[in-house]
Amino acid sequence: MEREIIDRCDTTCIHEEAVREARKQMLSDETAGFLAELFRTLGDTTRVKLLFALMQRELCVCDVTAVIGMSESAVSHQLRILRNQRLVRYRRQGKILYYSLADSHVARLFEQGLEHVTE
Amino acid sequence: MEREIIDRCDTTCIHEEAVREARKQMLSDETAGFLAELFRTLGDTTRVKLLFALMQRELCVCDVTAVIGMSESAVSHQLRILRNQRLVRYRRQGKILYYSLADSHVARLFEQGLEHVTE
DNA sequence: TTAACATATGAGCATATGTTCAGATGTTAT
DNA sequence: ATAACATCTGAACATATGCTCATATGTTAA
Repeated sequence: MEREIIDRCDTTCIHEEAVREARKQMLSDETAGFLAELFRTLGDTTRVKLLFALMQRELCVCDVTAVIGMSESAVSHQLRILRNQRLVRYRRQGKILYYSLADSHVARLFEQGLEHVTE
Repeated sequence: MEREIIDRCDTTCIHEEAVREARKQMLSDETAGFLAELFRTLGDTTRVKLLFALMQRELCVCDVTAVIGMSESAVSHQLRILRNQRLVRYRRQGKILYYSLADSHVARLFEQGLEHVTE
């Protein structure tokens, strides 16, 4: 087990204790993957704008295309991605779908992100 | 100006008022871009693990390769990306570089992200 | 049921991204 | 100065991603 750690390091393992600790506390592949997937979803200018618009009010797809100035198809594709990540939800009223944020996490993530970016 | 908004919508603009408001409050292209870039940087399993390891303690590059089980070259490339985004910093001690988190934003972003992912 | 509208979806294409490989750079010890 | 080590970097390649275009789906009104 410790050998395994050392074997992985092809040169010299400088701080075995730190490495052992870090490995013990490390996120599972699955969790790290989900987290990365979430951030990757937020990592696109179109989706950032889209989410930001929805942060203030609900909008139908047509509205969104007007707000962010993209084709309806592009917006629809992006909305699907956001839906899959459970970042947005929608309600239907007739043939119109109204999208809104699914929870408050996005707002908090944006806050933190903006703090980092603008400092 | 209002015409511009309406022109962009090739079908029917359903909620002109909402669209106008949303456009007024919208992030600038630049800010949205920076924000997206930040999240994109967090949107990779390797980098998530790397940052998570550094969240608890500083590590040298060799340690990191051992912790996350990737080649030294891959780790080095990723560290550069994180450096460029000012997410990590390093101090040199002899030939060894010790990396650590640049600020506390990552930790908060991870918190929020994990909450979303695990709920 | 048919036409019109709002939205969704699949395929295709161009670009972006992550890893590997080979070699470069910078630091310390000899 | 030279060798050894820790880390970095550029090029190359395979995969992932975002947009567009054409078409499909679902809803309402006629």
